[in-house]
Amino acid sequence: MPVTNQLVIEVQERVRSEAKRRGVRWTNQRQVIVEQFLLSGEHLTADALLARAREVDSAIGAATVYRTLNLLVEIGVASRVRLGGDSASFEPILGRTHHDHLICISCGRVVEFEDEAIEKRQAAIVKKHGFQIRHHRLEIFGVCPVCAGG
Amino acid sequence: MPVTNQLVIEVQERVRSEAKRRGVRWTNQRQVIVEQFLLSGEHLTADALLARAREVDSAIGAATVYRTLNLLVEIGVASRVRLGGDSASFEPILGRTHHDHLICISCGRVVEFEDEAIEKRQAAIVKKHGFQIRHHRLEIFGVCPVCAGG
DNA sequence: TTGGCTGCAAATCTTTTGCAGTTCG
DNA sequence: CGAACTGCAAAAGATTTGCAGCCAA
Repeated sequence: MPVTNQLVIEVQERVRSEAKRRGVRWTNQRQVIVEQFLLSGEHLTADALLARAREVDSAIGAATVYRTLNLLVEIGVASRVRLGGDSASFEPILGRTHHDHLICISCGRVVEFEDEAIEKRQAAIVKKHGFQIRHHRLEIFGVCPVCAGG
Repeated sequence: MPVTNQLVIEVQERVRSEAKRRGVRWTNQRQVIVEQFLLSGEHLTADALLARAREVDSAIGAATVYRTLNLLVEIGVASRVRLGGDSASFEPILGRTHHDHLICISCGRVVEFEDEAIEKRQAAIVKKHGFQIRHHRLEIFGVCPVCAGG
């Protein structure tokens, strides 16, 4: 699922204007971090993002990455997901539709999938309980064909 | 959803025999922790379980609770769930059918639900990708009627 | 007896925060 | 200029681990 430059630029723009609207400053570090985050196009941990960002600007600190990620989540451009391990992963919400995760408990490989039927059932359940849905997280754990295959 | 003593005893027995099979010792601390865990019948954090266990035996240490919970998860009698915050929650898998969670992001209330249709779709998706499913976790976040209601 | 447990405290690990200096607007 | 940001290091919080003594089998 390659991310086009066009899309990245678009989202960058959106983040930037939203930041301005909130009186949040646009620093060079944030530029680098957001850019690397969007370009990755995949779910990645704060630590992995820090590594990527440091390839561009080696002085960037971990705290700044965390602060920026939290900002992105708040703005609604990133989402935090739990993919098993101890640390959270983040992923860009570009123009992509919502998707869930299928995780191999042996090798850690993550397959993304979408399912309209599940989304619909969820909506129905939430309605039944009178909730207003915000977001959800579906993670299926199992063994992938490679790890299982004899 | 009250938990009957009968059920607790049954599960205790199962845990105990499984422990024996694995050459795992059955100590008094484990007895207390497992008992309190099963009696709670609800999802609770390691910390909450520690508190409960200490009401029975005030000398029990946090590490023992963690070690026991991990053991229970391994044996397949408990499952670890993420209900938002920083810490994991655990819940007993008794004779109960699998269920998922609907979580209020305002007050933290957790509603459990089951949905046959979702389970079926999941099975289909997993099969399509050639995975062998082990378990899954579906958490829906939203605002409950009480918090939303004017 | 003896290897697996236990509690404690120290160690890890991820994420947040305080602070003094820096920089965007 | 001044408030918001940054990196660093320390703090915080959850969970794990090392160790010396303890105890179930």
